[in-house]
Amino acid sequence: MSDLLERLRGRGWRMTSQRRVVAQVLDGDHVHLTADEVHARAAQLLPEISRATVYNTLGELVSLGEVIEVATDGRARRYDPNAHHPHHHLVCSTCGTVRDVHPSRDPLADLPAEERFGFTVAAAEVTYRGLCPSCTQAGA
Amino acid sequence: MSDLLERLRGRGWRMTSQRRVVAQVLDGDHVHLTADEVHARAAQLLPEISRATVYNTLGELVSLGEVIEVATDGRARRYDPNAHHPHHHLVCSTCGTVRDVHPSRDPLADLPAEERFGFTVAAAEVTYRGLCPSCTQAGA
DNA sequence: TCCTACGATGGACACAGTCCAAGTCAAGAA
DNA sequence: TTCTTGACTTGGACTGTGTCCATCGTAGGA
Repeated sequence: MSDLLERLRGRGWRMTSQRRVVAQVLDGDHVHLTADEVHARAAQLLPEISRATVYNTLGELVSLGEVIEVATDGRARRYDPNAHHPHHHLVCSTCGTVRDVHPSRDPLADLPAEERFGFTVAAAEVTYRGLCPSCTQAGA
Repeated sequence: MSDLLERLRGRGWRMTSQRRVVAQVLDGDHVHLTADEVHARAAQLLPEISRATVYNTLGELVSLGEVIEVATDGRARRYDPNAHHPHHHLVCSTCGTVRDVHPSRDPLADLPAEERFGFTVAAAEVTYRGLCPSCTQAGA
């Protein structure tokens, strides 16, 4: 994730302790935190950090293409730092756990021209829904 | 849409003027209204209808499987009455317009077992993103 | 027609996110 | 090293979306 900090510095980002902490919290695979979760974890490292700063920083990371915003449920958006490896999401309908997954085919290729209604189609996001192992067991 | 009312009556729904109006508002293809939009349109037909009733009714229609809830942007959820014909969504990144689309392939088949992490996968939703014809033109 | 349980109401509340004026500080200049 | 300045942070107010609840109203069966 320090490469992220390097890239950001290279893009002229002013490096502040707040931004460092947010980047640090977003480190790792299968990380899909809400803004408030990011704020809570960041506050453990830097207690005075404000909610507004977390929102600002996440928004900037998204518009720089370093983090992906995921809307899995119409509640809080989640932030996925794994932006440089194309992938989709598998969501547990019960507990909301999210995993990154890699289908064998790009769904973009499967939308025929006559189903595009004149749109310039740029991307396809797939959300797979089901039950995670623990919720499957709990429900059985 | 009167088949909808019939089906609901058959399921023991008490038929009220409020529920009739909500069902009426949701009639048609390519309808993807937010709860507040449904409330606004319903209020034109039945001015006293309350927001709570619209939310309740939409929630019931969703849990009966008559309407699909769509989270395209992490803002307001949208309600899609076209629940009996499997389809996906094409969303304009600029104006938020939503169209129903039918890809030539089911993405569920393209998620290999080793990418399922023990989940019981039940469904796949695809959101295609791009620019609608008018926004493409406006941006050109 | 009467009853009553189910549904509607509206206001309070909770949560997610945005905005803004004022204060702070990173990093380049001297 | 200190100075300077504009970018960044802060906290609180505000908006939009959705939920909850006590109370009132009414659909539809007896």
